[in-house]
Amino acid sequence: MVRALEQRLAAFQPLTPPESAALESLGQSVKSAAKGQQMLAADCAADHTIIIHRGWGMIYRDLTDGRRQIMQFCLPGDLVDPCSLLVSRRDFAITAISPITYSEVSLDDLTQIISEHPRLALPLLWNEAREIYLLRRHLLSIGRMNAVERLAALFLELSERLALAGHAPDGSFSLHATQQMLGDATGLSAVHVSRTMRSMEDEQLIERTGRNRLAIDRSGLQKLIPDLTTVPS
Amino acid sequence: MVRALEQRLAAFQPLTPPESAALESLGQSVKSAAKGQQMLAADCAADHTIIIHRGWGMIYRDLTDGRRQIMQFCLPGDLVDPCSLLVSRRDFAITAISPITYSEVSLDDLTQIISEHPRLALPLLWNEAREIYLLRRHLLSIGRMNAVERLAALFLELSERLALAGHAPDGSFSLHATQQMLGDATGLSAVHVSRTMRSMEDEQLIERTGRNRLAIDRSGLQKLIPDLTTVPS
DNA sequence: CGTTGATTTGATCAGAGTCAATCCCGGTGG
DNA sequence: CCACCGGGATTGACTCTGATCAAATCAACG
Repeated sequence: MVRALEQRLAAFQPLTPPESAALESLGQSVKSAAKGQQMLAADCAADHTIIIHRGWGMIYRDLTDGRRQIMQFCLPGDLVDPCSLLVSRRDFAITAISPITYSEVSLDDLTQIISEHPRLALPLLWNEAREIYLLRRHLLSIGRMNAVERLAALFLELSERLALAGHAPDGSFSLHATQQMLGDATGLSAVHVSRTMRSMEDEQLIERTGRNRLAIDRSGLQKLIPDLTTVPS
Repeated sequence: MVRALEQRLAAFQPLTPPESAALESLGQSVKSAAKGQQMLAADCAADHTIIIHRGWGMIYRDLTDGRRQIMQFCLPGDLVDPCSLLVSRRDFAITAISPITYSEVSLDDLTQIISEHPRLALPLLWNEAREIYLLRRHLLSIGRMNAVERLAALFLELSERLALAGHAPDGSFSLHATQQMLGDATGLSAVHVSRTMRSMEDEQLIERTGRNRLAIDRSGLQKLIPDLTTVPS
């Protein structure tokens, strides 16, 4: 079930049935992981990456003194940085932050699929460009924005990406991340995330509607950070 | 003159003479830019990217209120994010921060060279993986490190990258970035960069030796940030 | 020399971190 | 059905890193 990924790549370039079938074959063996379970470990040989089918994961790096930086959240349809397979050691880890289903993809799988369907190379590279786009956007957010703006940028990003994957068409989605994780992603402390979200709620920019569901006021948040562009395609 | 880029790609995978020649052809027309001159503008069609031959550039994004985030410094031998050519609009700009020579590369140039020399695809993708590695490292630095650690990480990164390009074999290099730029890269104010560098100098971690030359104590800086890995190959 | 941009320094301020106590809520077991 | 448990969220009090503002110095260059 790589439907989500297919859909995303097709948005860049329509896929022929054989191409779709080839992509399908990447998602043959579906694995699942419980919340909190590590799917890829850091500092080990990078022989495969993953495709997310359902649920959320996080790409992060832990420091020995306990600090942690979340580089990005992985959402359904994400194919995680295939280029990283060309570097000997992986410098990040991936852990499920909700119950999740995913598939593992090796470099061989990818080279084979591209040699058989060369036209798939471009959409896959486009996927990579998108990942870099997200990293740069994240960098801008952490480097030059204050707490409210960082959270606004993150919520907007998640909402846009989920919408592109067919979830959260309105601005409402379930946020599978604790405030600690939001802090580790935005470079804030968990306490400050709590305070900031409270004040955002007071100003009607976001609303918590039961069981970790979050509803955001898209245009309100965008007004806070007018310079941010939207996630590609 | 794409010698620097060739050398880097060859480190990943030895190149045959025709492959080298093909790369050479990318660097046919050499352009030059003065310090401060913009080479690529933001928010316009992304129809080409650049290869740096000599000098330094910076990839950055300006906000309308004057804030600026430098995503990375471009050093000799860098081929800037070719994947970004697959996204319609460029969300970053590139400006020379020293006198610079470079070449422009279009998507057509790249697809042609790869179709003629398919074996070059992998080194080029590896180049992309390296760029992502640097972005993630930068993210970790800005998100979870304090001022000294951020500057230490930046100086080490620059020194390593220059060393790989054949410059700065000892820890000494000329730093073509003002303190304002160092601040815009690390998410600090220029004033705080000044203070922090002063204290690092007091502790013999760095030394300023005339005309924007910087000598760093590699092992001393690494001790500050033991978790950071070194730049790939 | 004078001009201009960069760096340095001091004084003050504020945003965010830390520590610790408390609260809330869903899940569990009696 | 209810008391208890535990992880996450909240709140308050206080601290501290780094931002801001402004003045002074420095250095290169015409």
